[in-house]
Amino acid sequence: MTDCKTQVDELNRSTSNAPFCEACKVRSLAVCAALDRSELRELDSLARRIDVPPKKTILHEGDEAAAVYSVTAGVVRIYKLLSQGRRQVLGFALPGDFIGLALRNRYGFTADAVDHVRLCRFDRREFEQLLSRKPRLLSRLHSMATHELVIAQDQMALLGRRTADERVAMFILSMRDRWAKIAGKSATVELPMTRLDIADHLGITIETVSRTITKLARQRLIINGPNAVRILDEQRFAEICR
Amino acid sequence: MTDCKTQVDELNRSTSNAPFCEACKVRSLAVCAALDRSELRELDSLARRIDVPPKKTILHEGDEAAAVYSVTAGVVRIYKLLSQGRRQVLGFALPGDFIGLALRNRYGFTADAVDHVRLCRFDRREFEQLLSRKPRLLSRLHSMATHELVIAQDQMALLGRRTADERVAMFILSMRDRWAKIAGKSATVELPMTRLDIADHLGITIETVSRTITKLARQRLIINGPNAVRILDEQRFAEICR
DNA sequence: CGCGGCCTTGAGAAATGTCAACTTACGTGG
DNA sequence: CCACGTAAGTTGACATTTCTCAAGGCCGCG
Repeated sequence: MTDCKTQVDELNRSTSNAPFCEACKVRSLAVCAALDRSELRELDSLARRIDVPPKKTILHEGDEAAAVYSVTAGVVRIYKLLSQGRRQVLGFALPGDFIGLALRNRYGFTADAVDHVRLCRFDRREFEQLLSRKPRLLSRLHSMATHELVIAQDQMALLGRRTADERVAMFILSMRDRWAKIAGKSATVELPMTRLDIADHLGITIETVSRTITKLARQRLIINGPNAVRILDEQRFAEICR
Repeated sequence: MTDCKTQVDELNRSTSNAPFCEACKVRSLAVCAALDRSELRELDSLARRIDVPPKKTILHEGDEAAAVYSVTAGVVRIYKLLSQGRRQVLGFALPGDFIGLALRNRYGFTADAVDHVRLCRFDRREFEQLLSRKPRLLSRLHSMATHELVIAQDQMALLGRRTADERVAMFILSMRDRWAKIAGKSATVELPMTRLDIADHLGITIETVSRTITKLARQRLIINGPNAVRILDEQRFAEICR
């Protein structure tokens, strides 16, 4: 089984010591893709690179929204807490993803690191000023927001009307496709988040996630490995998702 | 099924001499709020007023996205169809709402009229051209997209982690608040959509919606009327929603 | 080696779904 | 203006999926 996480780390190793966006390996995926060299330099001067260890909180629901972030390595879990310990994981931010698209004055969700995460942090005020001076950056941000909205709509359909089997299969497939854009296509899908994270994302329980994955494995659709699954039967797998 | 497109075009002709944007009652709520008088005139020249009778389709999932719309009167239901007759209602567009924020080349959802609907239709190409010339319009559209995203995230939490009682109560409250912005605050909440629409929006069945509303009425939290409910106990009602 | 976190599995419970009957509201045509 | 037909809404009885609670297994780490 190939280790996607390692791959991503390698991609970013160059970034860790190179302060400039120009060397960033996820640039073409991130907000930054909209900018030319001089603009990139400008954005660069606003960015602060941050390392976040596993499980550490990046930002907290209800706090004043002082910064926005672009993920350059690792996986971030984004969630809302409800009464009685209920939690909804809205999604997972992967390298290239932007955190802070759906912004008001206060954060509407909590974000914390699943594994070791590397971020570019932007002061919100500064970022918004840059935004007002760079229409192409605004346009890029808008198209990212639009994309997020499309994904959110798919997720609503999943949460509202899909069976547990469909939910789990669709989640695995969507993670496969997202990793493919970052690190290339692979039948092995890294799942660095816990079963509880997945459950809270899919609106089911940890036990149901576990049983469903076991069931998919018994049907020889996947192999269940540590922090990953391998898709064996593309075809039948895709059928579950329609 | 009849050819909706033809019918809509006919209706459009018959209402082409509708009043200018300046007289529009929902202008301050809609995209148009970002524009000054001369810009408004420009937008006006792109807009075609359209009347849509109840149940008629405005746009269809999978079709080429040729136009975007601003709702000026009535209620639009926006949904995705899944296999086996399952449906997820993503939301209801009220006067002032924009249809086509989450846009790719093809529509990602179907939209049709709940009651009698009036729209401003914009050719997508023309609208996008205007957008590239009017940064404030883009900025306004982006903030509307951001707002949609926040709402979508709340809806995910609702669909993923809320009980049927909470879902129904939250829906009624959200409709109350949305109508308040359009027509002023009132304890009576108009619900022009059917129980099936509500059920498919909340990820439950029509029977569960019905039972839950009956239950809320028995508890004297609401009065259940035709196409509306009246909220009797703000306090206890709000408590269910936290 | 043993501890703790995470995952899996099983058995019974609960919420919601399904199916079916019945009521109500409403518009049409006699 | 009434009678009828249809669509929408309500209610009840029973089915099913998923949840809850509980026990045990696996694995990395001190």
